[in-house]
Amino acid sequence: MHKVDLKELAEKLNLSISTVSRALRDRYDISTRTKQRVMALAAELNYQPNPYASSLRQRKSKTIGVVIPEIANNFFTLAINGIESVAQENGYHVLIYITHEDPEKEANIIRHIRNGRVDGLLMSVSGNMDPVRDLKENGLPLVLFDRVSEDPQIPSVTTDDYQGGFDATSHLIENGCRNIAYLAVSKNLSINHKRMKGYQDALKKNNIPYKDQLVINCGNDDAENLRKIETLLQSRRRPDGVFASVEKLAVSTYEAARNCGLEIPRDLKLVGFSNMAVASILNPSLTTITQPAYEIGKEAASVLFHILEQQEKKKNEPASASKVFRSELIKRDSSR
Amino acid sequence: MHKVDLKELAEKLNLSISTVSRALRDRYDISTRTKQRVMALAAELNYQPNPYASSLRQRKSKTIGVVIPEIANNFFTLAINGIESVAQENGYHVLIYITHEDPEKEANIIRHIRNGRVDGLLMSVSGNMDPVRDLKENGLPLVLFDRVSEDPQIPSVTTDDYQGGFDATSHLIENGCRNIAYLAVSKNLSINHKRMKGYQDALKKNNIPYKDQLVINCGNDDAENLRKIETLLQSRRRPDGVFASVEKLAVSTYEAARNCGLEIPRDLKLVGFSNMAVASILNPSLTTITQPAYEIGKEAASVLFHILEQQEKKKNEPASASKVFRSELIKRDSSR
DNA sequence: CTGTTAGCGCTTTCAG
DNA sequence: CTGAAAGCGCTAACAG
Repeated sequence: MHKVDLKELAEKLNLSISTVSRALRDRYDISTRTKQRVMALAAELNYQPNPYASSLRQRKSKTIGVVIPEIANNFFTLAINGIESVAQENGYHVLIYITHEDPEKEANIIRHIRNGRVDGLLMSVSGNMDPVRDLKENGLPLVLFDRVSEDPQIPSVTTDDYQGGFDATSHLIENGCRNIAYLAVSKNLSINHKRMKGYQDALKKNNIPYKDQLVINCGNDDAENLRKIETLLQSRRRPDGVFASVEKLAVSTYEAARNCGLEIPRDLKLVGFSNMAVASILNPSLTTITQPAYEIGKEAASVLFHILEQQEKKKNEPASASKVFRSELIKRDSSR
Repeated sequence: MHKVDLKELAEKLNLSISTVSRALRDRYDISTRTKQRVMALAAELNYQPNPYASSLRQRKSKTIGVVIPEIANNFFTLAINGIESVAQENGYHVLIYITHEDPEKEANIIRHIRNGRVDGLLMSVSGNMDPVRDLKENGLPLVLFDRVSEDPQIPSVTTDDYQGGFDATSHLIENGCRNIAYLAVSKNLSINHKRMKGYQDALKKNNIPYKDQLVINCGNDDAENLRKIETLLQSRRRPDGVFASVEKLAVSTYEAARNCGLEIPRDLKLVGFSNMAVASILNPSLTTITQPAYEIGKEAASVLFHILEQQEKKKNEPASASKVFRSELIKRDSSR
């Protein structure tokens, strides 16, 4: 099928290309009558501007990139939803990149994206921050969400991970737990530090000694994680409460408990970070710390678009605000 | 930060722009020595080609689009995962568009995408097929997945929805149900027709009369769906089995059952299409019809890239094969 | 209010 | 093996 371009419109209308171009973009210096004629023909011939030509010329792509560690995860899924809705409102397109928690892949993606393909980037970092900082220095507008840098230079949107960890642990303590395990995600993630600090402080506040053996460092290997948790649950001094720092570890704990013949919450209390909207429907005994994922996505995207606008106006204020959302403790087991 | 382009490389190397360009793309007609020099400097200066310039020139974008009705759904999430992995392998970028089940939004997206922004499109259709057919006629390579057209002209990748519906219903019958309800998604979707046909045929094969009252037409309004299901479960002749044609309806049935004081599977058996990997961990009583979502995504993307390759070679064979995957019945409640 | 002209950065003939 | 030149489709001075 044949593609219409400005040239064709111009010829058919006996106008110059630039007049047509301006008319289509509704510029002030074109007569109403001409605008109407141009618009009409454009609609009739179903003219669609070539995005690459205008991106090349204007040096902007009307596209943002989203880099996330995984997508089969309810937090990121909801966040993308929020991001996409804001992007659509602003007439932007969304490129998705998944790192599969692989720092090398992440670095690759970052390298390949420094070429103007996107006007801005939203990231939830899985690996090293160095390439990310490079990006930033490259001048690409960047907003981190969820998994952020400790570095205050880069605007970021998160939940209050410390508070979430504190709330989760406090909830277990209130329900009688005294021997609470913490299941950690990939050790050097900031979310892990903060959630763990919340855990530790809640223990301290309640005069419960912190024990190293109760912190289980989990990783990317789900089978391995499951084994570690089973070992924990089978040990002579098994915990009476578990705080899972991420969704999949909460699920694994469920599985491990069943494999060990334990029932939640009868034998073992569990609270975990999770954004499975349906989780508590499927299993009313679940208690979760739920992040406002959709809102976080929306907010992160909004911040990015704000930066892009600022930049448009050449107002070069760094604009490095960080926003923190409160996560919510959702209990369903209180009735039992 | 300053951006390096071919011109800069050329000047620094005392070569012409075109030589540099060819060297970088490892063309046969450039001396090894020159190639090395060029590559070295490019790496040193961290040269990244401008994708819009080359897209404009070559009339292809190395980008595919994915249009889906929603993303907070495990089927699509997993499918995207599969799509993205194949895309990355092929050096393609992935643009995501979410229609939120809104046919108007879908039509908009389709209109705005006819401009060369993507080299090909993967779609799971929520609305009318007409704009989709237009696209196809426009010459944009297109592969449908999951929600496809009845139209055999367009290559598509699906699960065997008929068989899934048949299996689900048969499973309920085998477990003693005689009064089985079917919860339908948006009436005019092909997946709905096929799943329902499987339901009807399974009933017929077992000499169970089909009853219109047992088919509940659900829509986009979750609260409304929940009410409809509750009404069903409270009616004098309430069903002893429910087949939910999509994930969210299965979840709603759970919720409705609880609200009505019914226990699954004691008072009511339930089978639903679902791709929640964790569902059966959270609730071992769940029985689901599970689609190989990740594989479907990969396959759909592979078919698309195949078409793109064919096209490259100017072999204009229409290549309209359709692939159908078998979905799997996963029972956990057999032990009870 | 409209047209002419000069690129954006890259690829690709066509000549040497 | 390398260079010069044209042009992808669009936008943005600059002139009138």
